[in-house]
Amino acid sequence: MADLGEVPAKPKPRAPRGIDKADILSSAFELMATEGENGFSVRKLGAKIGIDPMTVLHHFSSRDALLRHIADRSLATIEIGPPTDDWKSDLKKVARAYRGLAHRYPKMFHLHFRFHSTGPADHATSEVVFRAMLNAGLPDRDAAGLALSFYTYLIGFGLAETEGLMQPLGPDEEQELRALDPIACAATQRLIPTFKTLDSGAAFDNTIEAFITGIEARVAMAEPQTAQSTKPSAAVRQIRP
Amino acid sequence: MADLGEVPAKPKPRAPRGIDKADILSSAFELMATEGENGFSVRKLGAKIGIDPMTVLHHFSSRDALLRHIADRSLATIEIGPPTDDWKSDLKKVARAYRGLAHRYPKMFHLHFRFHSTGPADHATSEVVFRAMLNAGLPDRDAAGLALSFYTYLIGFGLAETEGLMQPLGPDEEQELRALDPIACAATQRLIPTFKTLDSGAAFDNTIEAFITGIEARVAMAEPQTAQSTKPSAAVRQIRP
DNA sequence: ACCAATAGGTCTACAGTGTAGAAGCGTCAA
DNA sequence: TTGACGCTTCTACACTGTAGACCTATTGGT
Repeated sequence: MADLGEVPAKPKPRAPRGIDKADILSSAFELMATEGENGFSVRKLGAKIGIDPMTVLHHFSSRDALLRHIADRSLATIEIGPPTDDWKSDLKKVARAYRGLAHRYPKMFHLHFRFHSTGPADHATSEVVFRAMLNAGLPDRDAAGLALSFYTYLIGFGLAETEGLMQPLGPDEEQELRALDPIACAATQRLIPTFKTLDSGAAFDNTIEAFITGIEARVAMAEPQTAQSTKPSAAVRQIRP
Repeated sequence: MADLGEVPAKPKPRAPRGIDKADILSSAFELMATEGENGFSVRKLGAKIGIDPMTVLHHFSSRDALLRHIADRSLATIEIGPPTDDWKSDLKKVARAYRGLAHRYPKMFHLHFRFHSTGPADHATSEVVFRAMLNAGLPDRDAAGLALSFYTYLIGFGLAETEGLMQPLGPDEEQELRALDPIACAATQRLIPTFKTLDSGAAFDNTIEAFITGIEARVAMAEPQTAQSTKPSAAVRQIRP
């Protein structure tokens, strides 16, 4: 019964012609969202949607290219409005959006580090940040660097949260900290109770707040002649003179 | 000539007993530093030092455990002194150290996101940050959160630099930006020349500076009764009351 | 001196992975 | 009808991490 090997092994009813990139991408996105990168493989994906793995690679030239598209798609889910005159709230808006993105898709957020500048959604978001920095009154040089640095923080924080670096202290880690030299690591041990109830959202907000304050101070320092704050609408109009 | 198969295929002169974990780790570190994670495998490592791949796994229980040790070792190369009374320069010192680490070992810096709190070197460093935050005059709650957030930024920025996110704009990317809608992405396009000569070091320094200024402002806000800056030495003594 | 235990090193094998290259098949244009 | 082309599948290759059995040199106990 085991060896009636003649059977052509059922030629696997060829998938209907209409398999579209979009369908594959959707399934891939779903698989990635639930399984994470380690649990993701083109073979699993093929099995999930009932097509040959190589079909996937025919539409997306490589696994990496597919991951890039997945990152794209996740970025497209963030919806921040157009830039406003209020650069501070614009920065906060973008910050919230990125943190939300990390929480929504924790298993794939790290892709934004690997594939930077993935597509149009990216540009729409970064435009808001760039404009905010210019509107704050920073010279181009500083604006560009601080904007990218701001981005870096957003992605880094999101990654830290999703990778567990920002989680409240667990019992094992507490043990480890308590075992440290109480003199050399006095501050560490003093903060143990605080780590146990760490509010990462507050940490995030406070950091953004501090950063914004720092930028304000920098601008004020650079323009000592005008004690008053610069008028943001003027700065907006100043773009592309 | 091809088929004198009787030969016992030379039983591969068993490696001397003295293969130590430290030697394996050193080679692993080297391999990781030069090849990066993608080019790293226990089989390659085994081949490199002339031992069976499984010997590696006998000393380090898994590939991941080995990577953790590698991360440990790289962290151990940062050498910041003990905390001082000057919390601002302490923070800058740690920041410099981490950026230096990223530059020194760009192919393995990302491990610090995967394996947080890898060992004693880690604690020595974070103690400096925690103490700095407390010395700044922040309440424990804020100090803990802002310290971790600060860390997050350091690792995130290092990763961004090593992954190319902070590189000066290349010709292809410039093309992509120039193709954008000049009205919707006015700020982006205005900053193009600046991106081409981006000074990531300045961006880093400026961000740290802004962050520190923001923390100062926060502390000053919380203690409006004393217009003068708090005496740091008092704050240091205040630890562990 | 012997024997047994043990720890270090190796071998084999298994279940995966990404993907190149060829082959099969359906549809459309000439 | 013929040809071409494009989507799908098959097969195969070179890898990967690692479990489990095996082999052997050293060590400790008697």
